[in-house]
Amino acid sequence: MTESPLPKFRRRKAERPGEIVAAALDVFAEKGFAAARLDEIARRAGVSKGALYLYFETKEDLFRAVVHDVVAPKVRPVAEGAAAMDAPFEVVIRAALGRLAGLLNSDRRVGAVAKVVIGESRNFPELARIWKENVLLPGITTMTGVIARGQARGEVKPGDPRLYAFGFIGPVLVSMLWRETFVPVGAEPIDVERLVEQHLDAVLGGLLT
Amino acid sequence: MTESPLPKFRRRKAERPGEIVAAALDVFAEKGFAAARLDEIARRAGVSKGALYLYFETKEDLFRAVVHDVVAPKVRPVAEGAAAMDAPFEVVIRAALGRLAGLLNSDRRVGAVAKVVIGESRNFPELARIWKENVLLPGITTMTGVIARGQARGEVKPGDPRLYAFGFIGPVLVSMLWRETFVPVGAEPIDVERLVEQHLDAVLGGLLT
DNA sequence: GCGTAATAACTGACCGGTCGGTTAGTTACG
DNA sequence: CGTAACTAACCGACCGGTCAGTTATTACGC
Repeated sequence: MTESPLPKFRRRKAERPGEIVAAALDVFAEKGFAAARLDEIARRAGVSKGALYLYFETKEDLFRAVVHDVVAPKVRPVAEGAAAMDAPFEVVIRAALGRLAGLLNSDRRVGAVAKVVIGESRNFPELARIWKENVLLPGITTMTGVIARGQARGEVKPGDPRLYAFGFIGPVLVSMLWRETFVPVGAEPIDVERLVEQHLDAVLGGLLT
Repeated sequence: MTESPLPKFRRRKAERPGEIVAAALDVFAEKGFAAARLDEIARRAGVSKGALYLYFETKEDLFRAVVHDVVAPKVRPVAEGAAAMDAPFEVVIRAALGRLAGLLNSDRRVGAVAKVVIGESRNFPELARIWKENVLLPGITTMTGVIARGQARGEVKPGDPRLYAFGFIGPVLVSMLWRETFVPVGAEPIDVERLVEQHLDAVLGGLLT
């Protein structure tokens, strides 16, 4: 017999954090925060539970890394891309909501983690804070700016831009919550693309000057 | 010494279930489903944990009673009241959304339990089923009927009434989630009444024929 | 090159505390 | 008294976090 060529583990300091964060995103999206098991995250990342604590202080710290390193980089470009467009308001807002719907369709884990934040923020306020700072405020601020710019150009009726922003994105978010929460127990699915189109036709018909 | 005149407990078979359900609503609204402790529900209801199991089979069974006996009776009249109105569509929809906003403002536990359902449905699908059947389907069905009636009367543009329903209630629900989730960690509050007014002005301006 | 000592990445068993649900026994009350 | 409402102690399973020990890898002496 030659020596056993099968090491029990490898030392891969550089790759571990990314792999752990990726596994954590999957498990948090599937189970929520409290119900996510660190043993399972470790198993999926191919390490032992103890190794998690070499790279992250606590479970909340790991969640912060998930939002900061993976979720936020997916969401931010949606709003920023719209803000950077130099086009009539109607074109910009249609692009923005279309991209948002596309993102929520292409990676269901984003919506799933949003659900987690909503559902567990009372027991873990830190989750709400993390989400607010990394995802929500950048998105809302940019969106509000786009609407205000439309008003300054005389394209959009007067009114609180922030409330208009809720009017635009509310139905999209609710349709995502519907899909994640009630479709699995038999509710009729919603066609988000059509919802966005019909909603914008309705709102813009009344909102544009 | 005479005999101790202070009984350790009273036998109150008729009142117990209602008191337990009321306590359970409070605790579920505060902590969520998984994190709600049966000991605490029992304590607030003035009984021992064992007594809970004289009236309810499991924790999920208790949650079902909360939704069926307390939450649904608060929500159903909102939609049904609107459906029963014989008035122009604009009046009916304004009344419906106004009452919904009023309900969510007057008893925050309703919104809090909705959050619980959203956040924990993946781990406890039964919660979603209970909410869907007791709250959601009655509400959506009635709402869709109101919109379809408006279309039949020629007051509302053509289009899928169900998608319009999401367009109407989406912003209200999102503002409730915002209040429950992010205002406690420092986000700017929203004036729901104004949101409803401004949103309806915008949508109806484009939606009415 | 080649053994070997030093280092740190990593493992896995373990602990204290928690909680849904059970049940043996106690008490109110007709 | 009889009985059923009620209590309180209990159980088994679970899990975040810890840490003593193991092993891959590197540094170094020769």
